[in-house]
Amino acid sequence: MPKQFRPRDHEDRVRQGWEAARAFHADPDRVLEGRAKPYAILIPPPNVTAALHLGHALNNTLQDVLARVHRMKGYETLWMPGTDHAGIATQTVVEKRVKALEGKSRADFAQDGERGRAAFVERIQAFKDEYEVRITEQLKRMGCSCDWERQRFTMDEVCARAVREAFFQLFKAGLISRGKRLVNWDPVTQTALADDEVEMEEIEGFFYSLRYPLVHRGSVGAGQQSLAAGEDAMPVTWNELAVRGYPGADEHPGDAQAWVTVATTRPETYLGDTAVAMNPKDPRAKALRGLFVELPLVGRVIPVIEDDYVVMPEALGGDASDPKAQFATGFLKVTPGHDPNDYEIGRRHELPIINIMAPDASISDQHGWNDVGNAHLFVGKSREEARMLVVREFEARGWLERKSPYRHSVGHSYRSHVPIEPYLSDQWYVKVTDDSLRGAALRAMAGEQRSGGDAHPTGGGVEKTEDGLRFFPERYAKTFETWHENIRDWCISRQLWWGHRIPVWSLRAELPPDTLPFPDWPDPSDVGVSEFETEYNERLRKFAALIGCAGQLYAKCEWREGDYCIDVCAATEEAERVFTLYSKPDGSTWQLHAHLEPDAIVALRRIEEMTRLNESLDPVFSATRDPDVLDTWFSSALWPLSTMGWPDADAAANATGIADFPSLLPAFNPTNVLVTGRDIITLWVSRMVMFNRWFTDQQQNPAARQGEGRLPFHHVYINPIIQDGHGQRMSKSLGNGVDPLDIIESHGADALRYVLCQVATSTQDIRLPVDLVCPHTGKTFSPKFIRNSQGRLVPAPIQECPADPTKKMVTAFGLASGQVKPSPELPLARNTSAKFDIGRNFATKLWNAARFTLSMLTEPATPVLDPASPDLGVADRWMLSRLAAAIDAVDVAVARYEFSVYAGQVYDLLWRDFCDWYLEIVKPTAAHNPAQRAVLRVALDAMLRLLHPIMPFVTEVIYEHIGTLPTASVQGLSLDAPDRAGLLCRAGWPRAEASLRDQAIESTFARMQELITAIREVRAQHQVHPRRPITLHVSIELHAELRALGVMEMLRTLAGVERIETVPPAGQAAEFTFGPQRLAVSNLADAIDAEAEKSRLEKLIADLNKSVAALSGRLANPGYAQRAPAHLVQETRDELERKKAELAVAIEAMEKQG
RNA sequence: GGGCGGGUAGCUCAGUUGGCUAGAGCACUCGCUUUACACGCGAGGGGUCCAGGGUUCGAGUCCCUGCCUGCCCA
Repeated sequence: MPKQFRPRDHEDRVRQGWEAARAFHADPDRVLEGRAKPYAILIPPPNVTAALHLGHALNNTLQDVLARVHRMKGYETLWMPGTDHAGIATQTVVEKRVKALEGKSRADFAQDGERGRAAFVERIQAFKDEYEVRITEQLKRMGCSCDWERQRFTMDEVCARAVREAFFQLFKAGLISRGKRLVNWDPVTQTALADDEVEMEEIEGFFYSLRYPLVHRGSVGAGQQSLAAGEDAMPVTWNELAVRGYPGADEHPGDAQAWVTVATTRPETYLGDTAVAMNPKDPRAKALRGLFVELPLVGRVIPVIEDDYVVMPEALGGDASDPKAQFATGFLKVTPGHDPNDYEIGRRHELPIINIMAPDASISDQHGWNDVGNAHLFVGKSREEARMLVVREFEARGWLERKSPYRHSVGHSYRSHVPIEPYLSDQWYVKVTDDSLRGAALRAMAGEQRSGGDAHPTGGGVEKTEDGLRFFPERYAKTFETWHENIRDWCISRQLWWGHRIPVWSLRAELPPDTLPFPDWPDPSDVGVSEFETEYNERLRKFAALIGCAGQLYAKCEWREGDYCIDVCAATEEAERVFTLYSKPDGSTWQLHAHLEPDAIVALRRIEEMTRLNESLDPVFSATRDPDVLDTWFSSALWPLSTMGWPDADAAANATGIADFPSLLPAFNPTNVLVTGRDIITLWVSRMVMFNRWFTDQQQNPAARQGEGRLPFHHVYINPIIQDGHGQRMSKSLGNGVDPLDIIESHGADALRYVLCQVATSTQDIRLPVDLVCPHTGKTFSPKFIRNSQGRLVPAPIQECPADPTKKMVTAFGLASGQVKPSPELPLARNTSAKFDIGRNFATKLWNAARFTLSMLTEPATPVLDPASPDLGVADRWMLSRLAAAIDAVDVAVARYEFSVYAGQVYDLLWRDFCDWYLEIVKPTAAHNPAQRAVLRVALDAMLRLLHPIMPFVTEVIYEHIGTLPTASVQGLSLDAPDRAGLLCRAGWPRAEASLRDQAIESTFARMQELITAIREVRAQHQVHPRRPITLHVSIELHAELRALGVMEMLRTLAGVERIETVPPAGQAAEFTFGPQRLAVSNLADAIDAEAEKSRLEKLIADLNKSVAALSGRLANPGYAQRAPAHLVQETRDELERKKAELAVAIEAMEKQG
């Protein structure tokens, strides 16, 4: 073995060995044939948007540890790898890139219609290919034992089929539908976002109080819903209000026009106001009933309405405990088009909805606002500009009553970070509030992790609670539960190009007023629609069967806002081809051009009968496809199913050449555990649970209620979040991230992995102080920190070399903030963390320990060793016992997902027990003791196995050397040989029988450790040279005991005790106690250092005095002796006696010193 | 505003159902080129366990209040 372990010399070769042996390839058929138990993990697919960061390294290291442990335990282990297309994120990144490289924006591509879209998607595809390779490479370099042959991508053919089928089934079940609703609109990326893609941020804004003049409505406009232009509206005066009994009206000039004051943080939305609301209990309500206000400049006359939602001011009887009551004026401007609450009020009062903005959130009269009046000056302005202008105009007219600073939280896009605009648009929704989704997810939880107050009771014992979904650490179960209790319908359409396109083709036409599709139908009510739909689908069904797409087409029909709509969903690409049956070659008439069997043509005509009622309608199958794509999480939600070939594993097998695809789902779903971050509980975990259960409910049990199918995984382990040394999230903009590849380069993959496991405790997030590598010296140092504009602690942009202050460097923050650019004089300093040294040191320690152990194993060892053999000494028995204890502790830690405990156990076993004690003890004896060599042999072997899941590379390399030795075994310790290519990663997990544990030996050995430490302490106090042999003076009894235990050699080796005598020292000596025994060491040096001895004794006496006082104090407490458990009281008494004896010895020794 | 964490040595963290004088690594001090390892070995110093109150024979641990801090949700 080389003297030094250099990771880079081995890592590639080891990895190639694993791959050549297909060591990580899982065989589902072994599971189905009952030859092995399954263990499966699905990778949370990393986004193809960027390279992996340290958080990914942690997440994947922990998964790999689990996978490797279980593989060694004999489970058929599948770790399924893959990547996620990450719609909005990837598209945004590529848009920026294309803009920079080609100078073209997405709008430029959009001008070429579908072709431009395809060209743009091609560029994203290329980007994806590049990053997918990069991510895969990173995972491999970390040592991830994924089944690489099965790698998937959320948009590949296999996954796409799952998305199609899932959408189709939900669509058919009525759980996916289209609706015009207020969505969270991101005006920069110009797409809708789901609720959980919106981040609330506190901002410093203003509360503006605006006055709206009161009027009587004029003659124009009959119904309350229509809005009148302002010309003939008549002002309402304060006098009139006084007459109507308006409280306080007489405080205003009587013949002046009266007003009401509304308060808002967004004055510009007044352009879209369609009412002013007040609480019906407001004492002013009666006087204002039937009156209107006229919106300044716009001139729109809108009603004053009454709604319970409006908060009354505290002065007028509002709820004093509601903080809003202190700000409230009692009047609420209602803008249904741009505020979710106002939207609800609008629905209750059937108010018109006016959209005053373009998709980029600039004020626009082109998107549903057509009574601009004198408000032209705002058109074309951004939200922010318009806000300033509106305030200025109100102020100029005296309509601005007040402007006060106001801190409030505003939703921001998680992607573009601009404020979300509530925006009215057509979107697709999944009705996750349905009991078969939300309710089923809640019922899936393990019983004891659920809280009380059960609104979704478990039904019919479909699932036993002990099989339920379980969270580690368990506190996260609550996050999952409350999320589902408060869930709202899930908006799944995104106005993007990168993603799974919604498989719906639509026909839309305006019906002439008062016409009905079938004259004999009473009304275009729901009944009528559903009858139409049933008939339509019946005809569609026949047609689909005739063209070989049975069951793959389904239509939803509805009348909306006077439009006549048919949405047809195609479950497969084959079925999708029907939408190209027609062409319009001359631009006027649709023609059927495709070849169809006569029966199919007849069936097609039957469908057309129902869609050609109106001449403006195109033939049904020339309908236009929905332009939107699905939310990325929709395909992620299917990951447990899609990666295993659902819904058509044979097709997946054909497409990929992976013949055993059909066995995957039956063998590995549900998987064992999902390892992910806590922010993903809502975004992903929830949706996987809902979908996996919903889509497997029939396979689970034909009698199961809807949505009560299988879980996607039994356990969810939430890994901690890595933060920098100041508790801040690592991010590119703060320049405080550490690149895992840098650490692999500088410390090795094993070191990276070890440290990530070691810091993964279950209680806290991980603080990893970030250091810099000086590019001039290569040394690591802690940088100087400054606060950035947001008050975050970041490394100063420029740092000095600690060794030479004239040399400077640029930090990642300096680069990211654009303040400095690296140059030859100012090189970029890489981020690192001194924490990773722990892992590197540990790997080195293992390497050296193994090298040394192997050097002692050149002679054969006892082939089959009985641990009770008389050839074994105390230390040997002790080592075996410690090993067995560590195996148990590691097994428990792994089962509890306590990675830090696991790392700590193997650290102590190798470093403290094996290296510090055992190796030192056997150094002089192993050469002529074959039994001891057997212990060395199995201990090293077992430790390599225990360490392998955390540090796979270094252990695999060492194992190659162990493999050349003749085998040795110890009874009670199972170390099964590798089942493939002699690889450690395929070797058996160590199993120790309880008989290997020996409590008596462990406590005896602990006593010897104490004795040795006591002697070493005296030596150190007296500055005795480490190699100077000394003499130990003990009682006859202790001497006999030491001899019986056979530890004389150990004392020589570890404490430098050359002679042991039973007579007191003749000359100068240092006395000390060992339990109740009085011992001394002599021959320390030519002369004893009296001062050193004195100060040692002083400290000892002080310590002992403290102990005696504490112990006797406890015993003096009357309650203690009476109430504490008897054995504890006895222990205290014994302890006190010991301490008193030691004290006496120390005092006597002190007196001798004079 | 609601929920969940955290506050223990200079730093990063352990501390199981309350029970020996509260532990580890790094950093620090002293000694050691001891034939595996200086990325090492041996020894040592360093802690009002955030504050206040309570329960208890006994509280870092349980309860209450407050302060600081992080995350999630509204």
